[in-house]
Amino acid sequence: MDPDHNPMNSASARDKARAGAALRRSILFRSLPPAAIARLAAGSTALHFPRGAQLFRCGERCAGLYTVVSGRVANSVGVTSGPNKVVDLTGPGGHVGLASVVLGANHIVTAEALTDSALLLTPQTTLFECGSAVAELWPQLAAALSRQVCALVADVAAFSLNSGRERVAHYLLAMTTTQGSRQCPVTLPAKKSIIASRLNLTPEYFSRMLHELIAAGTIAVNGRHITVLDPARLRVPPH
Amino acid sequence: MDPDHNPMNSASARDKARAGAALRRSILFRSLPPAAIARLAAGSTALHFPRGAQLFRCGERCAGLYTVVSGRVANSVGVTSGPNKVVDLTGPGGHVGLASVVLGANHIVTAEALTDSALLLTPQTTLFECGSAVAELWPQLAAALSRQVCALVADVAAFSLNSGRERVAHYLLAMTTTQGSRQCPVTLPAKKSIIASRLNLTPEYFSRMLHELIAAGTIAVNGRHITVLDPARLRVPPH
DNA sequence: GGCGCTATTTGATCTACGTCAAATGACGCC
DNA sequence: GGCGTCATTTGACGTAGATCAAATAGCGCC
Repeated sequence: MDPDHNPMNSASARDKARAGAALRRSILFRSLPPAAIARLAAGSTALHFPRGAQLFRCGERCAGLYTVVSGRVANSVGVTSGPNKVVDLTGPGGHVGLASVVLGANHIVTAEALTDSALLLTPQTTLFECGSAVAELWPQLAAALSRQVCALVADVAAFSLNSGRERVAHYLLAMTTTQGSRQCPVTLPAKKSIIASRLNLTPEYFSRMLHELIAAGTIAVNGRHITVLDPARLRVPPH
Repeated sequence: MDPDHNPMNSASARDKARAGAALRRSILFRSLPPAAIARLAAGSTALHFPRGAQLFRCGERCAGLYTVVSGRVANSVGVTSGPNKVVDLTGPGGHVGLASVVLGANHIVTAEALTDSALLLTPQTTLFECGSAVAELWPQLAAALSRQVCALVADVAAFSLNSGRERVAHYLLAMTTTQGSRQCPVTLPAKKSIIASRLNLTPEYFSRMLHELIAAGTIAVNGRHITVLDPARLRVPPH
């Protein structure tokens, strides 16, 4: 498989070092001691998925925890093939399949690479062994899951309490505060139809809301790049 | 405070025993060793809330983890006082505020007792100390949070993918499999307007859906008691 | 630069569900 | 047993957002 047959050959050692570096940059593991990272890296395998490939499908056995090294992954629910309703978008440093690994249960969402993506797959056994050895790991897992619960509750709240226009406005506002500095254009993390699904809107209606905001002079849109001209106006209800 | 001033008086010892028994019946702690339960019980305080009282409000500091001993608690999001959008209903053995204690963050929902309720409050420090001492605790916390994530994802999926009628049907179906044996009437865990909110419907529309199912001969309703006459028909789409 | 593909937009129309208002029923309390 | 309060139902009507269909715009590729 590897041209160099030495088990401690430089290529695989380099791979593990790379894996460790990626894990050290991930949300879940960044605060762990180096020894724990090395142990996780040793048990993980690097994977690459081309754009459009599915990491796994809803109902399948969970192979482990995925850490996004580069690229972008969409988690969606609903019927087979092609993102149906996008629940979550994960970028570099994020994780996919956490709840399923912890429970050792089958996947509850389908994950698809939106762009060519490099990932690390850490099997449950590696994760759990590391959890027994390193006191900090389980609290980190619990914290990450808690954040996910908060995010989902916020989503449910938004879907039931806010109008489509409000959800779009809030999403853009959240993007300007996370991504990039003030007044420079932010970039949507995926094509508009994916964002629309994430916000529980049809592409058509999302487009209309965007153009309504453009007409009001609140934002400017150039393809996937959006400039927020008047953050204050985004915060208030329709009118 | 207590008529008997002996610190190891029988009344408080009895209280702690009662607390331990309640914790042993809870989802989160039932599999823990007795010593861990005793330690948690020792650090917990029993609380009683009358019907309608709020345990806490969205945004407030998190006092700890609540375990429902008896009664029923609704978690809701949205504006102040009076359940706005009910996210979750918790009964005996369930827990409230888990994600917030784990993160040490403010509450993201408002919790209200729907009936007179007995609860145990376990402060974060007690929980974390027990977590350091008992290896099984953190995995249990993570598992409970993972289940919550799964439930919320299922909710989001239902809200975006299913019609109101389907959500009602699915809810009734889920109740018959959890609660009680086949063909005997199941009881709604709260008044209909609360269930409606839980399902993202107005009370009016929920009522209409119920009566549509009655008209189709699929269910029979007597106040809060519902008999599923034809489970097969509940599973299929409107027609 | 033209071609074929997919993404986005625009317009017209439809409908599931919400809103408002009033009637009815259920239940505890004097 | 009557009465006040609150929960549920019923009816009439309004609308946010979906759907369908067709036009347009990007964009990679030969």
